[in-house]
Amino acid sequence: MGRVHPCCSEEKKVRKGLWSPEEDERLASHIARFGVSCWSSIPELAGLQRCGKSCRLRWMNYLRPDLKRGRFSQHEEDLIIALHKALGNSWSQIAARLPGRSDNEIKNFWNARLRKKLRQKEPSSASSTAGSKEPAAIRNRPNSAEDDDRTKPAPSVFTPYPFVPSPRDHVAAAAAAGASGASSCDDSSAVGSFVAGPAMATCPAVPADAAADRNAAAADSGVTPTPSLTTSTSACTDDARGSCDDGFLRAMVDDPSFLFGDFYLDGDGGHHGPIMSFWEGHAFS
DNA sequence: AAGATCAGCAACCGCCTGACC
DNA sequence: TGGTCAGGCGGTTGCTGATCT
Repeated sequence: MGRVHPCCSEEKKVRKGLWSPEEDERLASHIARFGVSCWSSIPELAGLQRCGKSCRLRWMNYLRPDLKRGRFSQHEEDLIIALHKALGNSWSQIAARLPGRSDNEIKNFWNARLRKKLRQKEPSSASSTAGSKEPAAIRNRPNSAEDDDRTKPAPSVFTPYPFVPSPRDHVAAAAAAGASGASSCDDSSAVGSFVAGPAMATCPAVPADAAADRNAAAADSGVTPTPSLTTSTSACTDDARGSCDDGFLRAMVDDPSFLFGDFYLDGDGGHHGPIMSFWEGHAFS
């Protein structure tokens, strides 16, 4: 309890605070070349004066090549609200269902914007002027996501990020499906193997055109292309996007067991793609 | 122009869990 | 079977830049 990690102890001189570009470069190139086998050994191997936890955090939240960064789209925002309603503060589980977003990013987004937003929508304050009560500092902000999310398209570059269940997801999924899943060892290796691509084998179905884009992008970066799976259990079309999302989100919130499955936003930052459970994904791989 | 305020974000901290011995 | 270790997670803090007064 509260044990200090050996790698973070005072005895070893470890740097703290913001990462320098050089440190980023060292870490990224090391992981690109060797992957991740053991975080605690990475600082030494990469020539960094950081603790393993810090390296992991930096990689997961910032350096990972599949992070899309940039503003959250309206659909992502809706999804986060729905998922939070169903899952609570399980940021990692929410992040697992939002490709290209880290749990930290989602957590920050929630704490900074959505919680406030939802509070404003509550009956007491919803009485009319929640918006007008907002400080001018917020109202006038030109880059207010409130405006941008609806007008700006989400980042067009989107590298596929397969849903790699966390150990806790495995437990939950196994409990729900009565199946034996991959061990947690697979998870740790998945982080490192992401660069090389094998984890893609568990990637669920994606729309054919999106898959083609992703594969092209993957080919550019030398990553093994995602297997093209076109099976879809969603009847959603671009035309029916709005109503489809409504029903989709409602179903998701109404039926928490639904969340043991998986779903994706497509690469255009738009609507969700097909739904396919992690286990189905395994069946296809 | 300068200080105050605020939002966004990166990173740290403490704790929990599973694997290993 | 219990202890130790490492990975992972959620909560929180502190810094930075933008905006307002």
